[in-house]
Amino acid sequence: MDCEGDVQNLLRIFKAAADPTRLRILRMLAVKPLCVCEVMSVLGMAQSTTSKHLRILYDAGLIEEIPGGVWTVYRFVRPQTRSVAAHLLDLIKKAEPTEQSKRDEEQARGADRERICRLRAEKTLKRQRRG
Amino acid sequence: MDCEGDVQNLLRIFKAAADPTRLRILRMLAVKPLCVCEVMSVLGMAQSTTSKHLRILYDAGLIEEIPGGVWTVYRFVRPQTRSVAAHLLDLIKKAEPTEQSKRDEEQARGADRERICRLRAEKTLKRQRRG
DNA sequence: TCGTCATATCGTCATATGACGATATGAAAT
DNA sequence: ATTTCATATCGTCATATGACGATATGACGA
Repeated sequence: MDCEGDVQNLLRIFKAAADPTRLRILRMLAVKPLCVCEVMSVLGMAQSTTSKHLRILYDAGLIEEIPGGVWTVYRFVRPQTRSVAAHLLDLIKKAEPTEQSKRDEEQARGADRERICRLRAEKTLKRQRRG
Repeated sequence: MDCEGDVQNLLRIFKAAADPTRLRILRMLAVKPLCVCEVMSVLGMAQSTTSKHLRILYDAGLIEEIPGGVWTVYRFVRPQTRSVAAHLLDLIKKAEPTEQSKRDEEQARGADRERICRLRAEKTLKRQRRG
């Protein structure tokens, strides 16, 4: 992960940003830092899928992990340096939202990790009783 | 191609930039405007492949066509507005070159469309005599 | 008008990517 | 220690993408 501004890294960053789901995630994180279960909930996708996308964004250096206690929270990298990531995130934040984006952002704002995980735990329980 | 700064367009731009071959092309065009046969020659790829990549970059609004006479020349869009494209091209130009990039840029600098097309015509002739 | 040239598009194929469910990991609580 | 929880990774599958050669297009010259 050396040489933040070289062509290889640029490519990794563009690839990370060039996916509709990951753009959704980045715009959600522009609202506030979120844990995996919150992102998952807003996307309406599987936990494994969500986790993988977050990892790709992380590997590209666009977001960072805060491993605080129970939940792993993800947020935009600090725009400390005038890095490629910082410029890119700036562009993403400034883009006109689609209807999808608007819904995502509202859901992100109101996301409540405790409630999300409680609901999910209940579902899992029911499935286990059946199976 | 409305609303240059919306999320949809951003996605199209990122997708266009998120390919190693297209990054190579963009950096070549940073050296000077080039026609399809010159780009093809530097890439060492088929003409159809080259043309398709240029079209993708064009559709994303990153490069423009100058349909002058025999050869269609492509170049970076004029950075007239502080557009997404302008920012992106700026990042691409500033990135540290790889070995590949360096070779590409040198070849681009010395590209001679007349010679390239003459050589290609000769090859085609030979093949036709054989077939 | 009929080639000839550069470029664009089409059809096909192999690989890359993103979705999922199942399972592994790792930390906190019992 | 064992269970429980959130998250990460694995294996599989369908679709997307990028490569090619063959062919269509469109403009300039003979």
